[in-house]
Order: sequence, then C-alpha cells, then structure tokens
Amino acid sequence: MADKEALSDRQQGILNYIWRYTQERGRPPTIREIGQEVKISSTSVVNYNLTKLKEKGYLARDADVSRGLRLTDKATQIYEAVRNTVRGLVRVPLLGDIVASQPIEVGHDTPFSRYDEEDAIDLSSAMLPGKTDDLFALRVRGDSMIDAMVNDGDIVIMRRQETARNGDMVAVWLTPGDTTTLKYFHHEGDRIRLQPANPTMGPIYVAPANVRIQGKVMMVFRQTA
Amino acid sequence: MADKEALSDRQQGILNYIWRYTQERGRPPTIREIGQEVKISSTSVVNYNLTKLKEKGYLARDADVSRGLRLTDKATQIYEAVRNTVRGLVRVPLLGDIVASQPIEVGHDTPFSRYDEEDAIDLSSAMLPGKTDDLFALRVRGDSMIDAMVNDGDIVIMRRQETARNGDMVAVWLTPGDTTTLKYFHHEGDRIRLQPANPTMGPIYVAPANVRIQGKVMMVFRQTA
DNA sequence: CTTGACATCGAACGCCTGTTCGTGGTATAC
DNA sequence: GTATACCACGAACAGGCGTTCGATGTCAAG
Repeated sequence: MADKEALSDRQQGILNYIWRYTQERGRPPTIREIGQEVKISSTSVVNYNLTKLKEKGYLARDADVSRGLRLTDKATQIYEAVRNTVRGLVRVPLLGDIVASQPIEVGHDTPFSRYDEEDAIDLSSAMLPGKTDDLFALRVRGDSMIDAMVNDGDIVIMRRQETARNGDMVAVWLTPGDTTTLKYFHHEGDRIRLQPANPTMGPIYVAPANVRIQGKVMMVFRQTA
Repeated sequence: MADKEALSDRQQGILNYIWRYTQERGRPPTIREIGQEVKISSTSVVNYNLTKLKEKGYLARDADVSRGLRLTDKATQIYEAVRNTVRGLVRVPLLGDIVASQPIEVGHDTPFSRYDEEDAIDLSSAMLPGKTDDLFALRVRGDSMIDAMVNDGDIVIMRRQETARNGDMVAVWLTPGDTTTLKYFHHEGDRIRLQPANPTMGPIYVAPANVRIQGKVMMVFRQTA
C-alpha cells in the first residue's frame, strides 16, 4: 500500500489487458480499446493512467504513434514466468548426483528459490508431458547404472514421486543392498519385478517392503562433446 | 522458382522488415513505414504486396485496423530459428532413423527447407557447443546399439562430419559387415580402435579403409514417458 | 497487335487514434 | 475554510493510417 509503485485496480487492469491483447494479437491496443475494456469512457483518463504506469516503470510509450505502448522488462518479467510454462522452455534444476550407494536426497524447494540454483537445464516443454514444476535433474556418477543404459556423466530428468505404475522407469532405493538404481517397475502379485532397460539383462525380484521409489525417470540424456 | 509461394525480393524485404520491426518495437509497422523501408512511394503498392503475402500464407491481416499485421506461424518459424540460435533454443531436424544395417543417408537441405520438416527437436543451445546449423537428429531403431549405451527409441544428436579426432564418439559405417554403429574413435597407428561406451564391453579393431565416419555424436537422449 | 495477368504509382477519402484543454469530484494537510 | 495532490470526464483537434480508384508500364500468351 505504501509502495511507491503500487498499482490501482484500474492500472492493474490496464496492464493486464495490454499484456493479453499483445499476446493474442501481436500488437498493442489503442487507448480507446483499453478504455472500453476497463470501463473508462474518456480517452484522456486512459492516457492519464498510462502516464502513471510509465512513471511507475511498467510501460514505455512512443509519442504520437498509434499503439505506441510497450511493457517494460520489469513488467514483462512478471508475465513471462507464466508464459514460459505455457509454451517454451522449462528450467529444470540440476540438484546433484546419483550415487548408487545412497538414496537420492532432494529437499522441496519453493518455486522461487529453485531459480537461484546455478546449475539448471533448459528443456523445451514440448518434450515433457504434464506438469513441469516437480521435475529435477541428476547427474549419474560411476558406471553402476549400466543395466539402465545409463552411464557416468549422463543426466537424468526425474519427476518427484513415491509411487509408480507398471511400466514406469523409476529410480528405486533398495534397502537390502543400500543401492539406488534405475529400472522399469512392475508390480506382480506380492513382489516387484525390476526390469533393466538393457534387453540383454534379466530382471530382479524384490519384496515391496524393500523398495522405496524416489522418482520417475522422464528423460535421460548424454552429452558426448 | 516455380514455387507458388515464392517471394519476390520486395516481398521478402517486407516480411523481414515486419519481423524486425515487431521484434524491436513490440508492434507491427504501418503501411507507410513499410513503404519507406523498401523504397515504395505508394501505400497502395505496399498494400498490394501485403495482400500477396497474405495469399501466400505468410501474413495475417486485420482489416481497418492500424498496424493490423501479424506473421503467421509459418512465417514465424522461419525467423524463430534464427532468433533461437542467438539466445535460447536450437531447432534440430529429426531426419530419420538409424538402421544398423544401412549407412546414414542425409542430404544437405537448404536453410529454408529444413524448417518445413514436421519433426524437429528443440534444444537449449547452451547444451551444444559450437555451430548448431550442421546438427541433425536420428532416432535409433532396434537394439543393435547397446554397445554404445543406446537403445531402441533413443534420439541421437549428431554433427555432420567425415573425420574424427581421437576420443570422439562417432557414427561409423563398417564396410565389411555393412553395419552402422556408434563408438568412441581412436586412431592407433595403422588401425582404428572402436571403443564401446559400455565399459563392460571390449573394443574392436578395424582397418581405416573399412571405416566411413558419418558424423560425430553430440548428444544422446531418451524419453521414458 | 491484342489481351489479360501482374506490378507499380499517386492522390484523395475518411475513419482511427493520440493529444490537449477546461471542468469537477474527493481526499488529506494546514 | 483553503490549498494541493490525485483521479476522472467529455469534447475537440490534428495528424496517423488503411482503403480505394484511376492510370501506367511490362511481359508472355494468343
């Protein structure tokens, strides 16, 4: 409220409209179009509020030019976050390494703090079905994942979850041997079959109590150069 | 030349200008601004060419509206590729499958025709060092690449080249057996050592005359969901 | 040569659109 | 009360801007 750059409802509405209109039509609205949207009959009032928005740093204006409006970077950033989720890049945080002899330790981060991470991987969201905000990436260390066709240095994109459906490739923590592996998950009666991705290797069978699912593998990739 | 949707120099210039102007200013140009840019004194000529561009599917127009221009998706894709190279995504064309019993056949495409491809993969350019315009992607079919830790359905990002340095992972065409495989390349004296990525498997040795390098593997990735 | 499709020009018309100006209502401060 | 921001209104002006129309030039087909 005491914020020097706080926006009135009207100004907020105007800013939202400019953003939506520009997204949908590829050009900014006219003053009269804005007025119609936010129920202002007078163009001068719209102009007045646009000037305010400019003073507050949300808007850039080109004088004497039709549709001479542009959101500043400051304003754009507020909207961009949403836009990227809808269509574009997803930033997946690279949270650490998979070590075969330890469970995967990843804390829940707030949506904001995630982007403070130095290491992250940008993926096209088209590659990743479903929600993208519970994804994380891990780098594989050692060659203990060969049964999953994954090797040292590979990066695994995972979705945080503790249950799995048959056929999912999951990261599982096997309590008996204290090891983490990537396997295809199949619940068969009173036991769980873990099938390697490598078709030349056979499955292993474990009791449900000895399996803790860490996440579902969405993607694996490897950079060789 | 006989292409029904070929563009004259003027039309190409107009389209470029609309793209640049829109990028820089956040709004489309007016007819008169276009005319000034491409040296057309008459607004009607600009209008005439805009209509042509619309007919050819590059432009959408809103009648009786100032700056009522918009590039269609078709046109946008052409420019997006460039833009993404500068900052962000790279569109890598997915040209086909790797079949172990055939050499990789990929023709050189013009920069234009590449983007007509339906299948393409968007990658963050930060992942890929060096030039990105000679990259292509192939989908692996069958499980004949297990020695390279690559399996059916995986996608391989490659750089088109016919030579390799020691340590590069390359796609090689072995003439004796008429097979294509992915291996680490090592030139050792008068023979070539091809080392599988899978550390549990041993190398094979071949004479240089029997090896034809198809490209360098830049990245391998796998979607499991 | 004639025809017709295509490309270009200049000018005029008229709505579109930003700007300006005079006016007035509502608070808070003195 | 009065002063002073702040917010809002409507009208009028002027230049911005898309549209239309008649006229001209080119070039290949008939």
